[in-house]
Amino acid sequence: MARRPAEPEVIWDRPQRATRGPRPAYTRADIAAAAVRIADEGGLDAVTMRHVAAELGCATMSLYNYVPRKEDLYELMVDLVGGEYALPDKPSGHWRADLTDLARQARAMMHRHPWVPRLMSPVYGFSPNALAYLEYALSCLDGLEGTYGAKLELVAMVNGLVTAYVANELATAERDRSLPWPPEREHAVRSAYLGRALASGRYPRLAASLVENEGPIDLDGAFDRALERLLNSFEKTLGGTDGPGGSEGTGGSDGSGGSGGAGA
Amino acid sequence: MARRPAEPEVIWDRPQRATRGPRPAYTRADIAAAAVRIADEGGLDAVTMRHVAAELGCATMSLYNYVPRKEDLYELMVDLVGGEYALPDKPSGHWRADLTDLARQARAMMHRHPWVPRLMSPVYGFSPNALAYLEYALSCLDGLEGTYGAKLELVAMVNGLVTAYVANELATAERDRSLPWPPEREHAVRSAYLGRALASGRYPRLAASLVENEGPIDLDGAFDRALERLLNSFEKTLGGTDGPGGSEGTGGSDGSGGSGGAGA
DNA sequence: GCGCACTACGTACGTCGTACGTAACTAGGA
DNA sequence: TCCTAGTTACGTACGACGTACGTAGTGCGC
Repeated sequence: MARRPAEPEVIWDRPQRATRGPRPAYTRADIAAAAVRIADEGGLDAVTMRHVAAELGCATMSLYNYVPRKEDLYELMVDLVGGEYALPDKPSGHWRADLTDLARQARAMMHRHPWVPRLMSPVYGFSPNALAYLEYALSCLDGLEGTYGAKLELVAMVNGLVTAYVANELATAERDRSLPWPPEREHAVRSAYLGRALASGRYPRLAASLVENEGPIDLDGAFDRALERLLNSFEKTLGGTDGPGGSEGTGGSDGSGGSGGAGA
Repeated sequence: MARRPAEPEVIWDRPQRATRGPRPAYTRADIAAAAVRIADEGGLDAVTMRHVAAELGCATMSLYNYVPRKEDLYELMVDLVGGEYALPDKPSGHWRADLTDLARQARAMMHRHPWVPRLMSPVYGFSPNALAYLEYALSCLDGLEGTYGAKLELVAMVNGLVTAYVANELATAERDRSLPWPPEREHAVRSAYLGRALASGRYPRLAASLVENEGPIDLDGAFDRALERLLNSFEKTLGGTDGPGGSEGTGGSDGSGGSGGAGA
């Protein structure tokens, strides 16, 4: 396509291949994959136009033939990992199990791609793979009462829960990779500060709760508990009993980030 | 303090005033306030060392006498708005009402300072004002059964809910401020794309739920519903009946971002 | 087979965070 | 009392960043 003027454009509306001119050297998927590789390896801040171009083996400015702005590159990345979900052809009929599986897939995907929570937002929530994800999630609730709006609200809440939890789980690890000194030094300094603050006696309850959590925190357990509680809270509103099983999910295999949330 | 070597340091451990040398021209609060003003006005990306310095009326590099790294400036900002919470001396004794009020304050604060969700993370979760917030939130649950760990889990979940919801509420508005073209153009293009995608018939349920939500979405209502559901889901686990009132909160006045989450 | 739309790439500009050198200032120890 | 060491203030400079723009080469549609 010609030189981009200052015109808004949705990346998904651009044709992948123009009718005229030389054969493009890369596909959109190539570029997204390169960016994802870089982000996985070096964090989101390592995703620069120059780096991605180098990873692909082309000149920096050539990227702008495929991606008008860096924002669009982010959009490609989110959509690409959104394709990692293993969406069954049909829901199992047990909505709790299906949503639990989706949530665990999403969490696993974000652990594989720790930069995803930073990009998650309704802004990127309608990419092709995100649309497929949302439609499937809604289809899991097909037998239930309630409006589609209410169902979408549930899906949005599950997505929000996943994003919030994983963002918390990853926060310090993600910070560590951009420190000018070794992470252990940072941890030592910060926990020394926290220890001194708690020792002041002004925060007895907080001190108690942190001492209780001594030892490795059971992040998986906390996540599953939170998710189960959330689904419980919808059980009455939406009616339906999910068939036999209660709250057991199918175990997270692979997945990626649809964002959800009503954006109209 | 002397030229900073590559040494980790928690900003809260630095003395505000050195024992020797000229009287500093600004306080840490001055600087944080200037940065917050800029972020409120022009978005988080407008917070650059040069801008903040200009706002204060000093040279760029002078800021580094107060703030060793830009990250620390962010930490100051989060703590400052964290001081906007109106924390009563004592909880009312109705934990649901108290937590509802806290959540609404947090939401209101984030709407006043739309950049806060982007900075929210356990990394900044132990600034002085965040500690006070967490301790107060835990004290609201004093009468209830359950370990402090479980209570902290509730507080973390409420914070996560607030952050996730407000981030969604603000996402498109925050994106709009950094577009190279008018937001209306962007909206037009994106909703044209979405309309075409939905008209394809491949996403019937999603299409139905978005049509249902035609007209102005009741964000306040959705938030309150989600919050109420979340608190409901803890009612059995933690026992206790909250006294007379059910789920009515006190209305949000002012508040700021403690982050919560166990970080030991 | 000619022309035009497209790809490719280098150069260049304005921005960012911040390392570093230098000058002015102030409190503690002599 | 004065000296000096530690601190504040500020300018310059460097290597990143996103990306506007010019130019050269390529291959489809007429």
